[in-house]
Amino acid sequence: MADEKKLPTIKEIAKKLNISVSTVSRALHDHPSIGLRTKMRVQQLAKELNYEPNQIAIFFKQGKTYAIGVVLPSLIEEFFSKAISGVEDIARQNKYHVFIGQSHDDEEMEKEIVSAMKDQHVDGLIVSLSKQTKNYDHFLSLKKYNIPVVFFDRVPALPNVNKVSFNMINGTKQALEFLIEKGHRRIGVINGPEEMISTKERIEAYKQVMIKNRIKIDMSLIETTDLSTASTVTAIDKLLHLKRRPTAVVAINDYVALDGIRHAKKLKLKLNKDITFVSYANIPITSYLQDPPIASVEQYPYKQGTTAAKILIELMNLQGGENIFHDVVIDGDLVIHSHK
Amino acid sequence: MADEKKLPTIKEIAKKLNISVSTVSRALHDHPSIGLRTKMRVQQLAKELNYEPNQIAIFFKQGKTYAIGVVLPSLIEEFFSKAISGVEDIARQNKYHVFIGQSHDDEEMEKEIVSAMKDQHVDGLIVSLSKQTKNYDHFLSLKKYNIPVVFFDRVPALPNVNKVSFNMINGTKQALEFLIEKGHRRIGVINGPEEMISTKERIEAYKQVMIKNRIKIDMSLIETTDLSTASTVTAIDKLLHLKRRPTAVVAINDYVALDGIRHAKKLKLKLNKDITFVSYANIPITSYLQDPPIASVEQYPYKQGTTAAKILIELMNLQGGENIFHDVVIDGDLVIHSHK
DNA sequence: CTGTTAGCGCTTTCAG
DNA sequence: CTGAAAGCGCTAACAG
Repeated sequence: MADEKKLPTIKEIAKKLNISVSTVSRALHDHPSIGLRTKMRVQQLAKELNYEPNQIAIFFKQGKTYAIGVVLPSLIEEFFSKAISGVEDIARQNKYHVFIGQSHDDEEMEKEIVSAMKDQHVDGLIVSLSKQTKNYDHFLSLKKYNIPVVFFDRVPALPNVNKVSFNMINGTKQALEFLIEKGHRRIGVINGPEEMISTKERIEAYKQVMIKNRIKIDMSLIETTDLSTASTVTAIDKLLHLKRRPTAVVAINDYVALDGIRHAKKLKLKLNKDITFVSYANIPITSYLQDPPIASVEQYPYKQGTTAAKILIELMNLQGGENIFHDVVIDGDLVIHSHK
Repeated sequence: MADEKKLPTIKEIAKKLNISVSTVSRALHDHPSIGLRTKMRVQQLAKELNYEPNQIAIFFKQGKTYAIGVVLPSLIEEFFSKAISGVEDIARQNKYHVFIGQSHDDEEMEKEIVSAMKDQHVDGLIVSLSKQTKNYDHFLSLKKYNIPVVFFDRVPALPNVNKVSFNMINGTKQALEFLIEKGHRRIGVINGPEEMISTKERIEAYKQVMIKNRIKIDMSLIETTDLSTASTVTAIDKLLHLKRRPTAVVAINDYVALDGIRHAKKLKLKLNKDITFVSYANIPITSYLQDPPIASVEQYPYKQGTTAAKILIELMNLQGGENIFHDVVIDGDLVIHSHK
């Protein structure tokens, strides 16, 4: 079928009405200097022809796409999909569209995505770093293109970047205080990869709380995992085989906690008696779990998303010369699931 | 800082080298008819200046964006995020980028997203319908713009559309046969909203299997849920209070099954003894669950994604006149989690 | 092998 | 109030 008609353009409207394209353009935009009569005629005909402006042409002309890119490790983690919803909501309110790219925690992928987004001329970028990323050049070089970047959650260890980060220290302190209040004195930690800032922050918080509560700091209680089950099992196994076993463990996230819990059970430890788990929230269906952690630190992903988006939009609305960097910190809160 | 320099264009390269823009353009594209010497000079200078083609200009010029849009109900469901990974992988192989939009099962949102994507001039669309969507005009009208659409999983009840759908009948039959083989005779179904094709298909499968196994069909064993916990509880409660209670239930998805399981336990029924659950897979962490369904129908989201993407890419490569519609059906398989 | 030129659709000065 | 024309960056048909 000959449905291959070209889309109508202002040029055609102009021709049909025997007026100039500029008049049409202005009429379509309700420009004040256009006579009511012509304006009506134009808008009328535009409607009849189903005219719709060619956005690409407009982007091209204006050098702006009204699109923002979001780069993050994985959509499958609830934390990130909630964060995206936050970004989307703010974006929509401001007439921006959202591009999403998953790095799958691979630095190369991340570079590719950023480059693709730059090619698509997104007006700005919101990023949560891949676990692997050591080098930030692909982000820093965006300055050249006047594409502002706001990081969230997994932010780079750099000054002079815009970021929304989660205050691990605060949440971790709450978690530890909660455990101490329940009488725990030997508290283990399953921490994340060393590159992540949050890993250091947890240690920092740990030390502070222990000192405050006059508990001797024992670094052998702190293990790390690369987040894989195997690595987590190794870590928890070490902890549980210490001469003086911890009675509680703070795990870097729910999945890690679950792996830890499972392994503890395998070792015939009684949950919430021999060993108690607390973690950082990122699991959707805790309520259906057999042995969930008894408490977790809520990290407010939606809020992180909206906050990052608001900052980005502010930046995009700037001329682009300012050298002020936003550094927002979101506090966590301990959510207690069970008082067993 | 005066970092506000404009990006280099072929025009500048041309001027600096005292050659024409077309030569530059051709040299940059390794056009055969350009002298090696000039080609080198151009490419050399381009590198020095950090020249990068303005994609937007190219899109504009070529009327093609190399972007495909994906519209789906929610990213948070693992089913969809896996499907997206499938789409992304195929897209990347074919040099396409992926736009994602979440309808949150709202028809209005869906319309907005589609319209936004059309404005962004995506070259094609992959869609899984919102639960609410009754009217498909916003998709059908895309034909005018030569934007092909491929639906997957939640596909419209229309002829002449491209779709990748899941064969509910097949998977459901397997699930029912599995239960019958285990000796169940009264098998309940918690089905989905009536608008969804899959709902009808489950009933169809149910009837077929019952007839084949000479079991009397009892429609009171079939309840529906809108997928909310409340609605599911109502449904399962009805089933479990039937005069002759079912000994097994097939639930439309894992979440529904979990709600059902919980309610059954509340009613003091012994799981896998008084009542057995089977469902359709969509939960990430079944292995940590206390009482998972004993089997679920795998729906191969990744494969649905790749399949839809492949079809779309084929369609986009066509001139656009063909009236052949792709209708691929993916078969499910029952995955048995436990033999209790 | 290379240059000239038109043009994609739109906005926006600058002139009437 | 309206029109003419330039130009965004790039490609490609046409002409040498």
